[in-house]
Amino acid sequence: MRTEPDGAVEEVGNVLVALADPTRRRLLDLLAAQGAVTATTLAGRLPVSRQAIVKHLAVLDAAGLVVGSRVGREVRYSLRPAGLDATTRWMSSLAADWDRRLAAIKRVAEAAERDFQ
Amino acid sequence: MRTEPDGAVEEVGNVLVALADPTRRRLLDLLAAQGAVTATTLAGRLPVSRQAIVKHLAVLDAAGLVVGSRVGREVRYSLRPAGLDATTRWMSSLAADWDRRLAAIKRVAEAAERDFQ
DNA sequence: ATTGAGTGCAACCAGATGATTGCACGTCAC
DNA sequence: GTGACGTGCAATCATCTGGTTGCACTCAAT
Repeated sequence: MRTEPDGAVEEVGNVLVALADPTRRRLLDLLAAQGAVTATTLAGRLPVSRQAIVKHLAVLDAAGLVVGSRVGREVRYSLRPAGLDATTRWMSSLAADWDRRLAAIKRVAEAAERDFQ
Repeated sequence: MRTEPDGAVEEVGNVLVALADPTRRRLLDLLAAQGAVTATTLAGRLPVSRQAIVKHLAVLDAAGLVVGSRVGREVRYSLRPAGLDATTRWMSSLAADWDRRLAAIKRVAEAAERDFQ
């Protein structure tokens, strides 16, 4: 059974990779707090170079978590809340699935114990 | 404001790192499907060596997503559904937070536009 | 027109990571 | 006890990744 559109698996993978790095999570926090900000500004708030920030933003962009829009000579980045949706849903259904299976296994185990006695 | 117990941030980080790798996700799928399975068995289902599987299982274990229990000479691994809880909650509240902030920004923008005209 | 700020590109580097192989150590079965 | 199977440990390897620096380019402002 497939409930997600094609490519959703890859999309989720990209988001998980993006969120796996602590610097990128801090970056997202900063963007959540400050709105539309430039890479140079962000570099001022974190102990890494602007270029490192730019690379991280590229990863976040590839994951659909962030967009940059040009304003004159600068590029302002902001969050794309919808980018989290598919992954949040994936994780929730994963948890539900595990619980379901664990319950099934428990039932089987209890049934086996009953037969055994 | 802190709503999670201490160490929750690190815990979430571990889970995200664990889930970021596609082979580890496949491993979790196999465990969900087959229940308590040995590393050697899992190596038979995936195109990687047993040692690679063992390392992946170690990462999943460190993230609290999996436990192994010794049965004679073999070690059977199974899912730990609770390992997902904190991270699922983290992600949901992150999404909620983003939506909240985006709504606030939108309100400010509309107010500014009103003042402008 | 020149200056300065912000961006984009490329090369480079060290350490992490995913994966392999080889071998030694328990443990079950015959 | 001997052999076979499963595990654990260690060394090794190629690649990925997070980070740096240097330089060229664009655009705004004086």
